[in-house]
Amino acid sequence: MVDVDGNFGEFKRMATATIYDVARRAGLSIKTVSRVMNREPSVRPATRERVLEAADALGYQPSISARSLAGSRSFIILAFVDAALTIEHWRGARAADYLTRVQLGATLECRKAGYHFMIELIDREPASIGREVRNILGALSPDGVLLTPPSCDDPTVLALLAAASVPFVRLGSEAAGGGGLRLRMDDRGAAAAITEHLIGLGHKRIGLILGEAHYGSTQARHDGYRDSMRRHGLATPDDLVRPGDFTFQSGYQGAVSLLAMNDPPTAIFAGSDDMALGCLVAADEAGLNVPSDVSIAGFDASAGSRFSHPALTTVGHPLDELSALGARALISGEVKPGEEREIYAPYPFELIARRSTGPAPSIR
Amino acid sequence: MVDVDGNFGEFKRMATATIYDVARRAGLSIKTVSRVMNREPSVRPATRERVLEAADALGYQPSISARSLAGSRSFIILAFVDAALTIEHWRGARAADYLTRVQLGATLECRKAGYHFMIELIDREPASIGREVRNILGALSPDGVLLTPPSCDDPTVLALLAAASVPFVRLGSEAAGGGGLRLRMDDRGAAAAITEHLIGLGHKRIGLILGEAHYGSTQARHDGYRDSMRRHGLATPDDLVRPGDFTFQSGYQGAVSLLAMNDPPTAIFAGSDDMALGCLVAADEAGLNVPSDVSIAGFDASAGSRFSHPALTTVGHPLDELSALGARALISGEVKPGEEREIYAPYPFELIARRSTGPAPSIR
DNA sequence: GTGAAAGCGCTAACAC
DNA sequence: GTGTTAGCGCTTTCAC
Repeated sequence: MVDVDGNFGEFKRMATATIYDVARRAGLSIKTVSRVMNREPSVRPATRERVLEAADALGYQPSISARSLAGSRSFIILAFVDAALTIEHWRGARAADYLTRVQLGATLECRKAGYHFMIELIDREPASIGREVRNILGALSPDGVLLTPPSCDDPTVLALLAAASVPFVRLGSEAAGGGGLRLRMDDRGAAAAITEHLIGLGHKRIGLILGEAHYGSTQARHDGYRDSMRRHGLATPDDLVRPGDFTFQSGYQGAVSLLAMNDPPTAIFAGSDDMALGCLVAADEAGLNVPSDVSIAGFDASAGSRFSHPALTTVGHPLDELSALGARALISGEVKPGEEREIYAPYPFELIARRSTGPAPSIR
Repeated sequence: MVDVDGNFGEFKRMATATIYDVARRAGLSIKTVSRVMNREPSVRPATRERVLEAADALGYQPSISARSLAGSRSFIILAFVDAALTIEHWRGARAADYLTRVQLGATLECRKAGYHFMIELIDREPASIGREVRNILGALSPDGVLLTPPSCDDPTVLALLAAASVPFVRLGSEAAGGGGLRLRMDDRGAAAAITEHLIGLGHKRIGLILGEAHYGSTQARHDGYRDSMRRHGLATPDDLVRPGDFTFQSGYQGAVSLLAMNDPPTAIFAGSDDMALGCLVAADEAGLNVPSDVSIAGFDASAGSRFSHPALTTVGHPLDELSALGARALISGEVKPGEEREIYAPYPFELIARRSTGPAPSIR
């Protein structure tokens, strides 16, 4: 099917073609070949054609190592993610959604541009994080780094990246200062919109289950919830707000404790769809019907939210788009290393009202 | 917190230390430093100590590009995954589990050994797959490649890998021939065990929902199901076996069609937990109780299977362990490039009986 | 046990 | 518009 010399058995290493092979075959210098491969303008069309032909015939592909060593680009974009958090999420697939979507957006964008995307786990310990980041940067010399919470706000990481002159994008960071391009959605506004939706349905006691405390978005969603409640003169006593960590289990536990109250809320807003899915199960176990007894709303518009029973009211989080945007910015060189100014890129959000929310029981 | 020269503003590129810097500081030649970094034996302990000290003081990390260019190792392990399939799975997170677990095992193993793991998407088209694989190999020159279905059985991919002399591991391949190290679980035996479990509960009409046809494991699980049914003299008419693709949706559809039969099965064995989750919803919508009206069993022991309602009877798939094993074999050099012989590594499986399966209705 | 020199495949700076 | 030369930071080969 494909012409590869060497059948198994008498095995021979197929030497990969180098820039010299292409130059020889085209009857040109290696510099010209280099120019063509890098799409530099000053090459006559006919010459370019000859080079392309030779390269194609030889199946030539510039070596990333050589380019990276000689030049300024490595064609590698990295994502720094928290090791413990990521391993935990990967193990319990329920909350793996976040990184998966980051990976989706960045991988496709890199692939389009001939770049390669790679995930690097880094420990949270202040003692080791510096050495780790330095090692990774030294070993891979990436052209750009995508940072996710909580690493996106780690001063050591930010300082090392700046010192190494590596451009970076901070996904979901709420903390100004520290440089880089900050990309995030309007979590506060979106949370307010969800709360508003519930209030519009007649709910007055609305419970909130928070996400992982390390994420800036958790605070922002909390703020959005309070904004909206206050606007309508509704109370937000502390026992209506429960801790969580974005996982199904934490959502389940939060809902169990909320529904066990003497005066339980008639609606629960969970800071992630995974947690909302946990709420659904807790409500079911408590013998409560969703939405006639209690309304449940999530956050993220994850794939699972469409298939739950009932389908979840939620708000879309364009994480893959943000990630793609970030990768593109890194590749295009639009994010300057050591850039001082912060670019805040809000993104429109979309409220998706589905079956899991309905009129408050009292006015039914 | 960390000493990085250059505050923002008057920005200065922090030059990364090279092997020369270390050699100079230690008062030795670069060759000696190289020997220490590569753990070569012939270095006096005292000398080794001096090098290590200097390297540490300078925060020195050998450049992967330079090592890869000069030597024979690149410290990079790649996974080739089908582009269309992966993008689809990443989009609809319900079936993203497979790659996530491969990533978990391989990433951790590579990290331990100072290697880097990277996912490369490749198209399934015969026309482009050759060029793509060749380009990736030429650009990255990985030390080893992990292959997942369906790429693990693509003759073009296998031939190119062999020709380029890159060692590879085939995850979940049922097809002998083609070289490399083949790693998979005993899908056939596991499927037979699940079927056996259902038969033991008194079920006689047992429906099967198949996985993605491109996966060798799908055929193997189908075989295991038939093995067990035949052994007990039970019929397996074609309409008891429905197509699927590992996703929640396809499981839902399969169950809907199965339960709508004139003589519906009293138990359904789904080829993946995600599909079994879909079956649960379909049963619920049909007004059927699980397990008293119909039993549902899955496959994979995914994280979600523990939290469903009721919890799923399933069989564990040590995908992350297989992936880790594969990565380790690649790193250690235990998998020789161009190796002719196949190593078949079965793995013990574990049947996890939970609440979603129970006695057949007739004998209750 | 240690070191000097060559060269991996490419880009950068500067010719022409 | 195109070619020449000198490295990039390492490993390799071969001396010592």
